[in-house]
Amino acid sequence: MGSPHPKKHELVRAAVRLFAENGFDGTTTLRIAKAAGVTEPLIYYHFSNKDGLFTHILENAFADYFNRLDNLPTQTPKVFERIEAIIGLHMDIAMEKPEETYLIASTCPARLKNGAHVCTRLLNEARKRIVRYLSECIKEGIDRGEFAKVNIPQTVNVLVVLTQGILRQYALGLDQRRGMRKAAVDFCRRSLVV
Amino acid sequence: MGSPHPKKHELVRAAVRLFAENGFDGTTTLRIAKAAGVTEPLIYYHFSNKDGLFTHILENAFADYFNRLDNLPTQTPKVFERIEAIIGLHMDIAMEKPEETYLIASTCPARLKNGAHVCTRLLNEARKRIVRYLSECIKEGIDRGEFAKVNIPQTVNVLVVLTQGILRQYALGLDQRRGMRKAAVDFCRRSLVV
Amino acid sequence: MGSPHPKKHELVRAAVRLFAENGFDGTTTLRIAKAAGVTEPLIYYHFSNKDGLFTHILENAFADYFNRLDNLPTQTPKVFERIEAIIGLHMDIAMEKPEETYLIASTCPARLKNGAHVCTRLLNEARKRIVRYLSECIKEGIDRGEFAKVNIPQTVNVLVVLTQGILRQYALGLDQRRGMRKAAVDFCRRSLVV
Amino acid sequence: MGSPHPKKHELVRAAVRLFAENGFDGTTTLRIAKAAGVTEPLIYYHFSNKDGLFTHILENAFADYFNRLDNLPTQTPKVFERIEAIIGLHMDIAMEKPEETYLIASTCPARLKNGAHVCTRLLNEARKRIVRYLSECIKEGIDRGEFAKVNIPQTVNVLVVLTQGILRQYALGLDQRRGMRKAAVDFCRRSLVV
DNA sequence: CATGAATGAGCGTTCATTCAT
DNA sequence: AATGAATGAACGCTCATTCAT
Repeated sequence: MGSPHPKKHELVRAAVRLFAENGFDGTTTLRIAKAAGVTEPLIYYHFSNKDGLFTHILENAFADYFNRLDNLPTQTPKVFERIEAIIGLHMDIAMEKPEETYLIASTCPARLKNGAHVCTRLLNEARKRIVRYLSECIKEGIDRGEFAKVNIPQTVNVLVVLTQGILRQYALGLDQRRGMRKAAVDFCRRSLVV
Repeated sequence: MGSPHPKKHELVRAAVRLFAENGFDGTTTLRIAKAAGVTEPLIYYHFSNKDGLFTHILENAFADYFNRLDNLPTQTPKVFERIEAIIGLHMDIAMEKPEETYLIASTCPARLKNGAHVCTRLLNEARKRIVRYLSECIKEGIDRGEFAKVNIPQTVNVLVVLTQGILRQYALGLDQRRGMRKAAVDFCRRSLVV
Repeated sequence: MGSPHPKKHELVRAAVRLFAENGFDGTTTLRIAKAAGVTEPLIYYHFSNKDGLFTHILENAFADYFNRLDNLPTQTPKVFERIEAIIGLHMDIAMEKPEETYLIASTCPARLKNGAHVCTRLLNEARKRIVRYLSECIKEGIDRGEFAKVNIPQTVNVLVVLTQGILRQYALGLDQRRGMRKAAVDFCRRSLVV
Repeated sequence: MGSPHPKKHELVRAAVRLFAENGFDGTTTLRIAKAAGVTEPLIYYHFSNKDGLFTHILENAFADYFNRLDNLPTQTPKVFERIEAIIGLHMDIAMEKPEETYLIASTCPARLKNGAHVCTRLLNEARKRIVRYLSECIKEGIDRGEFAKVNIPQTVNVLVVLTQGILRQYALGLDQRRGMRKAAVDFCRRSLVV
């Protein structure tokens, strides 16, 4: 029993790696095909075009991401555990799917001015879910007296920057990642928990 | 008396804008020339090639950045003021030179796997200076009893992520920036200051 | 009992229409297959290749044309009736098989420099038969004293141009066709009949 | 003193010949460039694209054609001389510019279903002028008592078919052209002049 | 009889770059 | 300082065709 479309799968694997390493415009369809051990036209047999292949990859990566975001805990003894969870989630993803994460971190920024682009659409969707989750967490933490009485939207904003910054840092491998999880969690705990 | 090379300046201005909007690979020399009101060969008269023009722009932008980083205060009544200063510096840059900042945020990530690239070199240099500055701040803050006794390198790491994340957020215009400065500063103060 | 090769027939029907509308080079095998509701390889099952399909269509169309040409009347009270007959034959064909006629009128001209091409071969064959028929008509018309004493080969030449020009005009739908038949017949009658 | 754009001119010359011989779709830009002794990109330097080159050629050819049509005599002792003139004009063009004429005869038919195409536009324009000229001729011929009392629009129609058929015949070199002029003129004279 | 998967060859087009002027 | 003309290399993509099933 093999995978149903072995060559298609090879194409996607090669494309993820090359797009991540060289960006969308910096990756040619010929290089993708060669790296996958197939010929160029096969890309167009399985996908509408180069953009279609890119979109396919991105949507697959985000589908998993969205799924995980939706399954974050909403009932925990301590509210801060949920903050820990969402920070940890981002680190997990960066370690489990380094290439997809790198791909998003490296190719999407250049597309954000194009509001209709997949990158923009998916990143906005992700941000919306993160903001919703964090807002509820912080509100509940304050209500319960577990968190300091901070300005909710602004603090959420800072946490989003931190969360996504960590993802980028991990993906781009910008520096030592050892202890990053604990450091981030501690930093936030000291800032939030009374 | 006007600028010495008016057309060269036009070229750089056009290139900054176009590189920022469409990325390096997404910007053609022809479009740059047209936007600058000159012809393509002039690019090669003033710069070695397309890469040289890009490098010129990046180095100019970073020269100013480095200069500001080097002039951050090292003596302040409260150490936390220095943390405020470096956070503020990044926001100031993003507002004063939005196109250069956007350019860096959007085109550099796709080049970071190439260790020899200007982007990589300059970003690493910037990070080194930020890390050095923050390390000394936090060390002094702890020594003076102003900051909690945190793990220095790890906390610096978190602060770098936060600082650069804010820069990106501002540049890419990802969301409302109102109150961001205060929110970030407050978040850090609560986490650091005892 | 239905047709023996229903899908083959569908292929031919689709090909006739598409070749007529878009020319040979402007029609892809994929579009033919899709229009016929089958897949591309079936074309190669039923025909040697794209050229073979085209040739098949052309030969079929011409077989009917040749047949009609061979059955033109050779004994009529008035010789001019035969001229009327051949003019009428061309108009009938253009109306009965508009797509085949259009196909020939639109795709063959671009192939006539290639003496070995089916188009050239079939068109030459048709012209030969028309010339033979008309030559005999005019000769007999003159002998009988029904026609003016015109130069036979040259007059035949003019009639061929007229006959085929009418076919083209009808097929390409270049203008109003109402009254064309009568006009052409009258024009010729006045010119030929004493 | 040479031509202002020698290589551009070579491109056009090569394109006229190749388009005429192989049709638009059957001619590749590479073959045009090679036949002109230049490289492919030069086509795109001088013209917008392959279509632009084709259009340029067609418009040039028709400009001359229109010019000649507009300069046909409108005052002649005998009206039939004007019929002779327009028949002769078409034969002259076919002999002076055989390649342009062949090009039009071979590539345009396949485009006539596309009402917006240059071919359609120019051919319709030409036909309009021919119809206008012939209509006036025949009307005047009848009024003067020089021509038989024929139905004007229908007779014009037949003459258009004949005129353009002759052009095609000449261009495509379909048969012996010797005596064609005299034959056509005689045929028409007998049919029209009382 | 019919298809899904795959390919070699080639196409129209663009790009960064050069060179004579 | 600046340009018009030109090119080598490559790119995204399509096409007719094949082959195992």
